[in-house]
Amino acid sequence: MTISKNTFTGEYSYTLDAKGRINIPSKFRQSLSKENENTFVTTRGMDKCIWIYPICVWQKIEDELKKLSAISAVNRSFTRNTARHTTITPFDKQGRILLPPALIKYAELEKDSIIIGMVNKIEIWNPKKLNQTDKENLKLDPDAFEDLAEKIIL
Amino acid sequence: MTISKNTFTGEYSYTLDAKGRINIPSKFRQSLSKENENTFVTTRGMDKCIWIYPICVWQKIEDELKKLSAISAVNRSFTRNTARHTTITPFDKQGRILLPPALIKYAELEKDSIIIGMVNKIEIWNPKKLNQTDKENLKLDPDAFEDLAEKIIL
DNA sequence: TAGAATTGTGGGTAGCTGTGGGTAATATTC
DNA sequence: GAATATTACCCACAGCTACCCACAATTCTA
Repeated sequence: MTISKNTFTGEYSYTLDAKGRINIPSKFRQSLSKENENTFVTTRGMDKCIWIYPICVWQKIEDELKKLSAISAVNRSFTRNTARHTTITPFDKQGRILLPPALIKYAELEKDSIIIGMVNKIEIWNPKKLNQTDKENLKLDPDAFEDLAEKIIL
Repeated sequence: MTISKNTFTGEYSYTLDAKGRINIPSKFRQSLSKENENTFVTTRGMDKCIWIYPICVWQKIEDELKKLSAISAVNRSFTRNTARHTTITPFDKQGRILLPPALIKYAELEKDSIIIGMVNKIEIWNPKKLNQTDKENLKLDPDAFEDLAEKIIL
């Protein structure tokens, strides 16, 4: 068994600089497989955060989107809102990616940011928004969590 | 018959050093199967302690998490809460792993620590917290223990 | 029982990582 | 086409981490 590539875990505190650049934790960069050529895909998260995918993972998602029938208005809306905010972003020699201003605005990022490994993707948060979301999530159905926990955690 | 791999039992007293490193008992390391590549996974315990898994155990959890669609808010929240406290940590030539500061803080670890083999995982405790938890657990429902007795024969 | 090997603990250091800033090339505006 | 803004790329550097070595204590072995 080799440790799986393109898989991210852990929580890190990083700073978004004046130019809109943010460092991707070295561990995450090392986890990237070579085929990704030092490049990530940034897009809107479904929560108030930015989602970052390795390109090869993103490509699979694109394939799924292609399969959705365009007859359904829901599908069209979902595809549009997913695709329109997506940008391909290589990282520089220091390991930073440049975040598009629209995404920074959407996630309301300020200087101090939290980066979370979400297994197949990475999230970037404003710590205040993350806190807020954590609290709101307490209201989600506890039974659903129980079911998941029983299925997944050993 | 040899005792099964990736199985841990016993209680040990070890020291967490100034750099946040702690030794994993040699017996536990020897019990690790080769596929784990000298690597453990650290995460938050459900009690005030740190849980350590062989990486192959975590990989099963990881695979399950990868199957969850991020369209569901419950799935997102569950994945986040599972992944954010989890770090993959190989051990050095001396057999020590580096504990993430956030976990040390969570478990309130100080210099002297207790390491407990919990069959499929390892726990690291601050001895004071362990004592406290032991006492609290005396109050647990005796009927629940009776139920357990029906499932597991000692 | 003496020697050898292993184990747990501490510490030093080279190289890497995260952060800020500069500059030249490119694009945009008037 | 000149002036200005934007972008891509480069360098600097402090702080940290991964890796190495040292050594005492313990366990193993012949």
